[in-house]
Amino acid sequence: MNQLLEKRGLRATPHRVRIAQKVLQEHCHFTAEDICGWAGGLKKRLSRATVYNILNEFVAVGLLKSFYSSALGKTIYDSNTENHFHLYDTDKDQILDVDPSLVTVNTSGLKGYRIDQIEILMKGRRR
Amino acid sequence: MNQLLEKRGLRATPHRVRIAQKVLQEHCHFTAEDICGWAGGLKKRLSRATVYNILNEFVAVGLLKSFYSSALGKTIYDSNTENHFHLYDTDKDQILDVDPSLVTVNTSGLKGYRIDQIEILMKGRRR
DNA sequence: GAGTATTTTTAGATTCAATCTAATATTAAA
DNA sequence: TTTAATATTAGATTGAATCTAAAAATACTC
Repeated sequence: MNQLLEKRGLRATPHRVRIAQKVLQEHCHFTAEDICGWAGGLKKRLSRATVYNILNEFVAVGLLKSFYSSALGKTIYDSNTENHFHLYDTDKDQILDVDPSLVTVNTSGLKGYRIDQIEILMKGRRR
Repeated sequence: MNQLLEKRGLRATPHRVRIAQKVLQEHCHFTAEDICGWAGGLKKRLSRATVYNILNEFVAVGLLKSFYSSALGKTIYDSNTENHFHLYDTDKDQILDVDPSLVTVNTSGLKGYRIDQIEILMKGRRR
């Protein structure tokens, strides 16, 4: 975990390591408040500013992605940094990752523009 | 304009008519603050609460759509209520409508889910 | 019409996520 | 050490959006 951080140019401070362990071990979606509210097994709670600082650093160096969820009204951090799309399960009120291989998008009709990025949010539910 | 509102069950009050004229005549993107800041040729300026009330009523009855733009950090109201996608022109810092016929999406790989809605935001620029 | 009920509009307060500030603490470098 | 650079912090601030409770406008009944 320390090398992971340092490889990206971030000093492996206790706070950063702690959050990284919580958040980078497996793919998950979470909010900044989730981390603020999480004691993390330490005596002192992380300050809100620290949480936002660290999460946004992680985003800047590519350890996290973030996006704003209209449904939830806040920024969601996503430890899946691979290219993928999102499916909001309206039944479970939960955001799921969708492998891009399951969805094909063809933008070749869009002449005159160079598309750099495509964000797709689907809404649906189990059938 | 009055019938348009009443057909949707909204009384054609002067404020609603005024905003409808500003906003529903042709396809456009705008924020609530755009409307608040707009005098509208009237003596008294619209209160912020009224603007939000009316815009959200318009959304509720299908006269407008709205979506949150992460790039701009606020809710965008869209008088194009047809199914369409969005292209954020990173050069011009502007959101453009994309006719859905220009983009094909195939979600048939997503087995086990019924997709009710697809939102696509592309980022790009003129080539 | 007058009187009453309902709907709209309002200014200002409030909320809430997120950022900023400026001081303190920690770590690194000389 | 001493000094310089980086992290962390509590609390203030911002800004979009909503809420509140009162005033204004409109519709409805007799």
